[in-house]
Amino acid sequence: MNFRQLEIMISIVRHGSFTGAASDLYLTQPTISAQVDSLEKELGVLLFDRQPRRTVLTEAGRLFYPYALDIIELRNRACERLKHYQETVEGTVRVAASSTPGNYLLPRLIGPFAQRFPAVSFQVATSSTAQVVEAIADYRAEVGLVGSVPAHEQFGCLTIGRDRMVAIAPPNPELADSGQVGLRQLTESPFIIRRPGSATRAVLEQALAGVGLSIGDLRVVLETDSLEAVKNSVRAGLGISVVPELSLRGNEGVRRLALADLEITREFYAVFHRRRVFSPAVNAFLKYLEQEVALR
Amino acid sequence: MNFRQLEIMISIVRHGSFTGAASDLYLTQPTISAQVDSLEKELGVLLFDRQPRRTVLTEAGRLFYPYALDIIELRNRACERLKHYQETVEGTVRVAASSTPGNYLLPRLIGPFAQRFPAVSFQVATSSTAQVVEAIADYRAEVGLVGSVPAHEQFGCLTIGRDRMVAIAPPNPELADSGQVGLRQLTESPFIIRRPGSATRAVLEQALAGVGLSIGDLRVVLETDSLEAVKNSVRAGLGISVVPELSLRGNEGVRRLALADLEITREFYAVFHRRRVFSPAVNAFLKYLEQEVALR
DNA sequence: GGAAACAATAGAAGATGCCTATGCCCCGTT
DNA sequence: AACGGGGCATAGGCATCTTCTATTGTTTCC
Repeated sequence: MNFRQLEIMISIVRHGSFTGAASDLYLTQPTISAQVDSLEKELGVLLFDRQPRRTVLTEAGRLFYPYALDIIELRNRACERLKHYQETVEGTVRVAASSTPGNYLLPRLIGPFAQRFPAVSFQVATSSTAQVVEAIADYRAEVGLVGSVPAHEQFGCLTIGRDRMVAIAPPNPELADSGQVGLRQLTESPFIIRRPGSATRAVLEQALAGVGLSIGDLRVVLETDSLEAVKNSVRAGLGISVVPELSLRGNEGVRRLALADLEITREFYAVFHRRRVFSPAVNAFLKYLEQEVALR
Repeated sequence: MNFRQLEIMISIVRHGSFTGAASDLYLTQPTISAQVDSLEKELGVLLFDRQPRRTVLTEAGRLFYPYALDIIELRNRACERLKHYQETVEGTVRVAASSTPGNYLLPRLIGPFAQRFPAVSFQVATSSTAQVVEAIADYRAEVGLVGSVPAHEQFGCLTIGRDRMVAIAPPNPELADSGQVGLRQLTESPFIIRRPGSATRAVLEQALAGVGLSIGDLRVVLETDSLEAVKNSVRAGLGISVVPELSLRGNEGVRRLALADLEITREFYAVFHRRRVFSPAVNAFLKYLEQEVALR
């Protein structure tokens, strides 16, 4: 049994003759005969009663006919569904992001994209960089936003943003009143810091190591998960901190100071499975990132 | 797209690999690759994501997969339905019969058949011989029971019964008291007759013509559609009549008399479309008629 | 570095689909 | 009664498709 045979059967029923079906389907009458024969032989029943002057369904044919209609209908719907799928950019893009790019970078990226593709929605899961990479590897997300390039060759990678770390201090100039923060203030002022595991903290540690310092040299008064909590604590006068400039939209009620002896910049990357087959929505988003966001 | 490709797709999903599907379907792995390739090319989307160590559906594949399942399921059900159809003798046999065979012969025929094939039911339409033949020709009935052989070559024909016409008279021997009815009583006694169009009447007319008589020579006191009415009228003493012996099950409250100068016998026939394709139920009934009922 | 697992590719043999040409049958016409 | 036309079946040939074997390429695991 094949689809062509079912189409032939349907056309015969509609036209009432083999000859009519042949011209309808741009086939010859012997082809129709052969296909019907073959189908009847396979099914073990006669489907058509070849009377002179008219060809009608047998009882078995009447039994089989609705199945033929349904099967062809289903096939056509399946094709339509796939055609629609590849022609329309819609659906969900699952993004796994570490906290800084997820919270501060992604929202700005989604805006212009969403305007062009309003039918695409995003699901964002914020987690550590390692978990982001794992989510990409395990197909739990299509796009990952992280602050470091994953080592593995299987991942594609786009640089989608650059950020500088800045020092922030409480609004009253009790601490760090010079418009910049030097290494001295950094080690002597009360310091608020993210907890280990965050990329922000890792970057800071790395930069400190570059000038011969470590976290142990800081006067840490608060260690917290949340970057927002860091900023709020600084605003409340608890101490100073070093945060991604990206996370400071307005003045946030803190004084923003340059880091005098330390230039800490980092890049953010969109990572994705290099060989994975993506939906049109994901492809559109990656293309957007590559063509209109990516640096270099 | 063909059924084989859908089966291959389903098997790949179930086994998680091309190789697994190949051994499952008794094909080789290159065949699987080629078929998947061909299907993907036709649909214009990739259905499988060939990752090392695992082959999984793409989003498009997940969209298409339920259709594939449904189509295969539907095809299997269609085959099952036809297999069941041809293996089981059940359903309806539509019989068109003229009145005598329909009323008196058919019930005896159906009995033994129904015992063997309890799932077969009968729909009987009683009408004139001409209408019976028309019903067979127009596929409104599969089997016709008539008292004369239809001329056309397209009809098959089985002799399924033989009948003699007998005279009947009222129980009181006022009329026809001799145990037989001669031509004299036939023309002189009050006579009850079926209306024109019935085969019983046609046979009678033909027999009378054979001895140089016609209906006009009879003293007709009642002309009726119904053979039962004829018999009831005779029982009531209205007159005598000539009826098929077949229609007299018991004594019916009338005296059954031989026809002295007239031997009227006739045969009943089952007719059917010679080239029509019948259901197993009809085939079984025709076979039964041919092998266990038919004369000669 | 090598073996194992899995998919892709190449080339050949067989099956299938479709064609043209022709035959058969029934029916209506002359 | 012979003829012609409509409709399906049959026969033979060609192109395509399907499937095979053999091999290559890639990734992963030991």
